[in-house]
Amino acid sequence: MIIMKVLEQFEKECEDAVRQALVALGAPADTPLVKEIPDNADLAIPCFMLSKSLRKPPAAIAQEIAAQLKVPAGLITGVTALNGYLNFTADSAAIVRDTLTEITEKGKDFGKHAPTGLRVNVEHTSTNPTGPVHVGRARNPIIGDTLARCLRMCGHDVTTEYYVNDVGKQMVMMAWGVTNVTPAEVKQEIEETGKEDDRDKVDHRLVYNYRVATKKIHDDPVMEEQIAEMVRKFEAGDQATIDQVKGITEKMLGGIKETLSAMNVTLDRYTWESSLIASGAARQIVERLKATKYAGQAADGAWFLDLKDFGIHGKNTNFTFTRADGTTLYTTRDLAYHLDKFSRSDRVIDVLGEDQKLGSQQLCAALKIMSVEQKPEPLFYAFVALPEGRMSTRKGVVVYLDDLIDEASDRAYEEIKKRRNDLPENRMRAIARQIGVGAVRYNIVRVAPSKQLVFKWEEALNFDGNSGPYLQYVHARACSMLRKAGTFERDTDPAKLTDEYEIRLAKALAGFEDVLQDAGNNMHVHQLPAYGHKVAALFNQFYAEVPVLQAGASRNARLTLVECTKIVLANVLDCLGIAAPEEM
RNA sequence: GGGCGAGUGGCCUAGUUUGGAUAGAGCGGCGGCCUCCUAAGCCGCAAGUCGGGGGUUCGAAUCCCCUCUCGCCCGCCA
Repeated sequence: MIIMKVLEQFEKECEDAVRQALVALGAPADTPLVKEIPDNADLAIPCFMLSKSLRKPPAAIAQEIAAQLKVPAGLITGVTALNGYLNFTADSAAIVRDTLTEITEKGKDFGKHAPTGLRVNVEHTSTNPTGPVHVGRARNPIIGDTLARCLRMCGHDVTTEYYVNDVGKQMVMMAWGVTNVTPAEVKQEIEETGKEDDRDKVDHRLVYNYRVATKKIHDDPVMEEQIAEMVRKFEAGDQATIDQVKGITEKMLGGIKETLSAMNVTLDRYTWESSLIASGAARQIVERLKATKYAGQAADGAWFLDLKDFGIHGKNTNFTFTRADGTTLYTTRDLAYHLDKFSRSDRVIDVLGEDQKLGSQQLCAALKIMSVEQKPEPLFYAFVALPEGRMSTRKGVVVYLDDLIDEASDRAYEEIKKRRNDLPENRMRAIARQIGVGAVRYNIVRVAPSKQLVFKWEEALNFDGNSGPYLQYVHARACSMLRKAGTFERDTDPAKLTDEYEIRLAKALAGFEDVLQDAGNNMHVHQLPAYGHKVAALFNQFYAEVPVLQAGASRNARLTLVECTKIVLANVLDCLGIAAPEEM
């Protein structure tokens, strides 16, 4: 059953009707028509742009077209002319019936598109494993994971992956710090910063070693030489050094994975940067680039690409792809990585911090130079800053995601305790966790990625209004009603759902698939929480105004509407990576 | 110096791609609503020169030009 088409069909009927009338009035049949969905009608068509060709005021045109139309016809139940607009009303009974029928038939597959066969790759998170994930970069896994979930609902074959940076001075320093920094130095670092992080988690413990190492290197020539030596060995393929770095990277990554998992984020695949060196893939990129006419070599031997013809602006349009000693650079290896992703994907999306804009542009230019047809689609997000400024792992100016999750869960626990005395302790804890994570994820994904955000505890821990817990609450409410109702016979008879609250709610439910397409295919992830909030708010209004369990003849129909709302909200929450608790 | 992004009530945000009716929400504030299905809720009130200035248009938050503020970037770092 293809029900969602009711709205589409209605639109088409309106358009056809207006076109016919226009021809009768002497306008060309291909006149472009603007369609809107306002509050006071189901579809509106403004007539202002017709005024030129018909040489009449818009209001008169609207009047004349309205007079020409034969209504009701099909799904159109009414048309009025107002202020130069044609306002159409749809057969709400058909919409209500078809929407509820489809939702009850499809259940959790409601809104899901048929398989498209399109292979979509979403790279996200990919944070350097030098410390715990902090809130400044937390947008990445949350946006990336939400996007991947939406794309799956759009019917695509989605692979998510994390590009693990285990190459370079930064990670060498990390490894050096773990083996050489003493407990006394760690203690001193804690005293100096005045902040102790006593969480027993590998990434939280080892980040002190990294911080001490980055501080020491400035005034310790011996250490500086040791690091340089390790980097040289690493670049030369010394297995012991490579394994040492890789071992530490794995440990840190383990901690990061734990955090992600707590946020309901899991990735399908991890690609290690060092593997692109080992496989020779990075080397091949170098050879391919060298052979192009844009390649050049500096006096000391470093190779670069001149990108001035590719929209790269600034002081220096050269993009260096090998060091003087011939070793590869980050972006060179990233090129190899992208070629690998292209070989197994039809669409490649990179969720990146806004500091990667130039790098991404250079990468695309280099791909073009190599005559690679495919291009990654970057999705940039601005960093979340603290009121006192940008977050920094090295400086210790951070709020860790683990701490945010814990704080949110603790607050949620207090809220539950206030209103429920019937639940066992472990149940309250479990629900609190779901609500805490829901609040955090929702709060971050609700804002368009390009907006710069300042992190504030009171906003991140918001459980009211436009928040994750608000949606969860409505879901729990609906579940509670259904529990109390017991078994009932589904009823999609629109004659029993004529209240304005019921019709508005049903129409909102019908819009889920469109929102999913926009959130997924157009990467407008932040539309999803907005939609969820709208549905939840409409449900709460319905709930406040319309009795359900005591509804007499309409009881089953209203329960069906409650069940459908529950299904849609559960689907929305699932796409947001937020649990849908049955009670709270 | 240059490139890219952001600027919408006290705070935060949607809408900008594809120009249309009185610019939607939320938080905070003020005032109502639990003898009824979860009050993490509902209803109402106050609060907006859509950063500023030009322009295009019947019509601009939306398009064009100029300008101001903030963020990010302009390593042979990753």
